[in-house]
Amino acid sequence: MTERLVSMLRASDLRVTRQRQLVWEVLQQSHEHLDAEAVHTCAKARDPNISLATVYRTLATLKEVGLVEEHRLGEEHAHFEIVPQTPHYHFTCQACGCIIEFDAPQVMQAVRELSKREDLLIQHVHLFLNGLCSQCQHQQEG
Amino acid sequence: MTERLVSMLRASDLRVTRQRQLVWEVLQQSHEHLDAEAVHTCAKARDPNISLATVYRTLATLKEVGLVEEHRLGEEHAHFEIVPQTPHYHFTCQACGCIIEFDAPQVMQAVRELSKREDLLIQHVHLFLNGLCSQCQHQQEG
DNA sequence: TAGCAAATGAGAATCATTTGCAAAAAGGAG
DNA sequence: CTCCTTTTTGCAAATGATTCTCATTTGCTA
Repeated sequence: MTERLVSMLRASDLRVTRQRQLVWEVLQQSHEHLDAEAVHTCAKARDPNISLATVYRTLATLKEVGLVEEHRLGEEHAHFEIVPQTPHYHFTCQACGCIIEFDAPQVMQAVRELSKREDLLIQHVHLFLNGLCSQCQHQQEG
Repeated sequence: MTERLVSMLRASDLRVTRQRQLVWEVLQQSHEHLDAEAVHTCAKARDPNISLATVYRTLATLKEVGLVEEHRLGEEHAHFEIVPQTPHYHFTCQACGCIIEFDAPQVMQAVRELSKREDLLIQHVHLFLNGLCSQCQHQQEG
């Protein structure tokens, strides 16, 4: 599990620290999309001394190394997840905040066409939808 | 030009103020994607007293009323633009920061399929790509 | 035109994130 | 295993973006 982390860090001449492993494990064990604060909270359960600054630094590092993705799902703060095998996108319900992940091959196809047409090197593709989920649509009371 | 603003504000029982008109005109006259600071700067050229807080408030209002869209193009701060007739998406170059707008009908098609399959009410669709634009790819020097 | 609620300006406050710096820890060499 | 150099960390202060507070001003309706 942690091999992927170790090899990616080594490949970039970065040290394998307890904190980096911890953040990585937190992200692996949670299949949700955590924000930095939530990662910090989970990490503190196992290392009460880990600081929020380190969490931010680590998330940035993991992102640079290509292990983690950052999403701006609401408007507010960022959420993080381990880079998935198959790319996927996100829908967020504005009422209950639930997140639905989905894939749609047409999107990558469209991106490929654009990238060829405009000669762009595409590094990240973020598709983010919001609106109301099934449940929240059907319970319109206050 | 300003009719659209006036009717939308009236429809929501909001007042038509000098500041709201000014922000609206700034957005119309600039075909770029301005951030709040930039809108403020432009607006101050015509009303030196307009405050940044009012710009933020006005952008939020215009967004609620459906006249303006907010985008998180980089990671940092928000950019705003008048809701376009035809929906479109954004590519940002990580090197030079240029923004390319594009459309791709496949995206809306994919979104429609998802929304039907999962019974979602979709309100906003954000597709955001980043990477390197043609120019920046081909000038790899420091 | 008067009166009231909504909107503004200015600055303080808040939230998320970053940074500076001294102390702690990782990893290579001996 | 220990030493040394360099990277990381923790903490707290700094920053940047955005929001809020509140006294004052301004739209709009009667």
